[in-house]
Amino acid sequence: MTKTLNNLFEKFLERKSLFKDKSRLQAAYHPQNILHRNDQIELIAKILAPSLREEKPSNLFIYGKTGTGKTLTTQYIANQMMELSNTKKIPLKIFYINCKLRRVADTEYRLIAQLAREFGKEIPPTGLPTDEVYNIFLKTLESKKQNLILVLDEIDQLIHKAGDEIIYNLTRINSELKNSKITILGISNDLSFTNNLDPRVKSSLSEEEIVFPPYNAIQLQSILKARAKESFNQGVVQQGVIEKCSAYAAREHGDARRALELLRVAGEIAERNQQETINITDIDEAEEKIERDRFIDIVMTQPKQFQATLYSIFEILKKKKDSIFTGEVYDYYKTLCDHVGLRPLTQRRISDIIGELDMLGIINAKVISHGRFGRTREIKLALSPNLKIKIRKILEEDLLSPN
DNA sequence: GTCAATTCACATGAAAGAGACCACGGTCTAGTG
DNA sequence: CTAGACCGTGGTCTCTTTCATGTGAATTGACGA
Repeated sequence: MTKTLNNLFEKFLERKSLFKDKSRLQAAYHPQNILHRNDQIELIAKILAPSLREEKPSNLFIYGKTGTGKTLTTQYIANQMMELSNTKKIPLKIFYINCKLRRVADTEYRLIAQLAREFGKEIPPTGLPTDEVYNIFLKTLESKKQNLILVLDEIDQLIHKAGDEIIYNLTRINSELKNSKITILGISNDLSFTNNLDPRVKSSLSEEEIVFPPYNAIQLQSILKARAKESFNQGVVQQGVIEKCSAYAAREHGDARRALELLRVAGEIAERNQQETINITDIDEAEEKIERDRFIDIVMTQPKQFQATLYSIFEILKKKKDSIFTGEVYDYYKTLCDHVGLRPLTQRRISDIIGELDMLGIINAKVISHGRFGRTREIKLALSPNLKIKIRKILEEDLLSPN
């Protein structure tokens, strides 16, 4: 047993890797120069430049689909500005905060606490009143006499969960500060969320607006080529591979992150199969694997109640070919809870859970009206048959196991 | 046949509760000098 | 006298329940042609 394992490792080491530097294809990597974003970089730089002269720049709102380089570009500019301000001793700070990260900055308290922490203050994760944290933050900011640019990535998530008063409060802070100013740079991939915003908040948030258009297939190709050159050994990537990756990603609103992931996973698959090169067919496999891993990961990390709901949907769909409705799911769910010793939730909650499963893309739930026979959600499964079997198995195991 | 009213089966919203986690300040207790 | 243990109070946060209101079209039934 150990012998074969040793053998395997040795073989692995002997083999030459396809990768020169895999990290260059990973999401965390920040390239030296950003392709096809010169206009946006220039625009943002112009808008933020006054802060280097210790004036307050306009608030800025950046919008663009996922994988269009919003975050990358702003971080790039922020780094440049920080470098400059460090060498020239300009009192400027730029905080980058991702509002989507759960348990980091997705509520008002946590956002302000995070800001105070960036200034080196110890703030407990809970226990203090929000006002108090505000005061701590304000005091330190005021004492440092600094201009602050606050980059709020995925700001739509924050506002969705915590309401728009936060932005209002943050902008209002400026009138209370004598020595410092706060500028908000909001990043979002969902433009429609501004529609339900308080008009005052909306206008103050988007004093300036920049849109990041999706990359087209040609642009994606040049991005991929540049990265592939850095990350793979020469001659590894076969003709047509890059083109296919970009075509796939361009089809999905020009998501560069996805294109890079596709290429990386294709590389990993090729390596595991002990191939010398990456073939076009590896990309199809990569696409499937990414999708599969994503769903399995989602399903496994869901709470029991979600799993029970999903399992109910599976079971009913097994008997009934076509679509099913909320009421049926709830009935089945209740008996299932009895079976596995779970405390059943109310229908109200299950309705929400079905909505969330829809958001996750595991099911398709469309609200339809049956006229006289009421209004309900029409539920369909959004998984390939192969994946369906796999996920069913996972659910079965998870539901029957204790805790 | 037409048209408005009715009706169903939930969807959707708002508010409030439960329970976990935590900080802070006050009080009690045991150990120390 | 003092450090540490141990409350009680008040705070946030997530998940959930409770109560209330909304909704789209099939059905119904009155009405007139």
